[in-house]
Amino acid sequence: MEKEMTVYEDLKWRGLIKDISSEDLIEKLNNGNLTFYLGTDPTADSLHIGHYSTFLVAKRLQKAGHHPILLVGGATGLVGDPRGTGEREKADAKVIENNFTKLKAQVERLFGIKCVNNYDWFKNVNYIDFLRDYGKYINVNYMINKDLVKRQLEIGISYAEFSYMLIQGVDFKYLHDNYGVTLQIGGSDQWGNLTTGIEIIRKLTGEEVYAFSIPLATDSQGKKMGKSEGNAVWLDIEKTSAYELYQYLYNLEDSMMEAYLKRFTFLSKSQIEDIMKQHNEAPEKRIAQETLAHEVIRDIHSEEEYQKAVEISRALFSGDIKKIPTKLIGKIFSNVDHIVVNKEENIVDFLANNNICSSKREAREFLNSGSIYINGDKISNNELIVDKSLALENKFIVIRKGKKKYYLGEIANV
RNA sequence: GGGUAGGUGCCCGAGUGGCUAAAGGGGGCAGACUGUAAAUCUGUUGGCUUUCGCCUACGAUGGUUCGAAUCCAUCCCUGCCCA
Repeated sequence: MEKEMTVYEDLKWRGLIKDISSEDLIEKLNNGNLTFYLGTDPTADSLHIGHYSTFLVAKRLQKAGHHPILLVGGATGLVGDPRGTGEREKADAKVIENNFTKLKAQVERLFGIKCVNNYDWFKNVNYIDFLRDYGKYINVNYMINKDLVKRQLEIGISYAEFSYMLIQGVDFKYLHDNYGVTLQIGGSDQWGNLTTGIEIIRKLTGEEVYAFSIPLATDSQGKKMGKSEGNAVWLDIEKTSAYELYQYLYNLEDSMMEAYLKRFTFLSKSQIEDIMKQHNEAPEKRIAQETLAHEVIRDIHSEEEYQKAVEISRALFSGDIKKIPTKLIGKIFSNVDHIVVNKEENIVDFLANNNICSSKREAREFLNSGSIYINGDKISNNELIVDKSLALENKFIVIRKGKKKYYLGEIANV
């Protein structure tokens, strides 16, 4: 029997704690019953895989008897947080509102976490009152010395973005007063914002509240993870299908597997050690990737979606499209882009017109380099005519671009 | 307000009248190799065109010129310094 780890030890072991505001917090984490929050800005209508591990931390704490609240920054999203790489575009209020609605639904479904919007308490705040009640208590020198601000000072930062951390600090105060929140967690890039909240509460009420930051999930190069073929990997199945998510996870590099299993799954220490042992004996079997994909897809979507993704992957990578029963094709490719084939068209035009390639020039380039497949056969003939004669059982044309990108052409009944 | 340095393709950045669709790097995409991995190597990276060529593009708008990313004017934006 392995010795049971405390909540804190478990988080630490999983590599989910970077900075901690006070040693006192460790004891409180282990004892449970804290109300805490984490925040995200509604810059998109879904969370992506980069957010996922942070939200899982909330879930882990919830399992340990704490009470999570998600703050979606309807107000802060309108302002924009400094990234250290330049001023953000001004966000559209309508978009922000729509994003909020979708995020709320997603988080409630996925994590069962209560969701609040800081716009609700900021929309009626008077500017002068804001400066008197909060601005007075925070020194500019303190704000300037925050890492993100410091970095962006060199390239220019607007007053709005500079004020962001103050708004976020006030959020903490509001949630502290109204919901009894005493802990905020967030990505390590948010550390400056987390501590500002602590500072504001300490100055205004004399009470001590806490924060800890979670290291951002990265690949072995230290780059933020979460991009696949240039697109973010979303948690919304409409935006990233279970198959795509499976492929993303399945293709992650070996060297990060242990870290990812710790971070993205609820598997225990001994289970993970066991998987890694098997994995390292035969890395080409990708046992760790398979486990990761299974755990994550089951948690985000469902066991059925996971099974479906495996089935599709098997069919596609066993090579021969023609061997897949036609009646399965429609199902397997239900999540890829569909193309209606209702006329005869030259292959180059076909690829460009259906956005498979961004231009005819690119279409020719791909044909010449052998990256276009139709029904599993490599196409190198620029003159090929695409029409229903290519279709499997007069119904489907499966187009593949590159190694993994598929499109399904359906013959229209004319 | 004054002075000064800038704003170049997805990003960084070179380019000071024709040889510039614009060096170099990063990123992206594709190919080879492999385990559908990582690393590496190769190709490609504004659009149309098989080629010739044409169109669009160096903050914005005008202007000078046979010809402008490059010169001039006005405006917008940013850094730094002074007040």
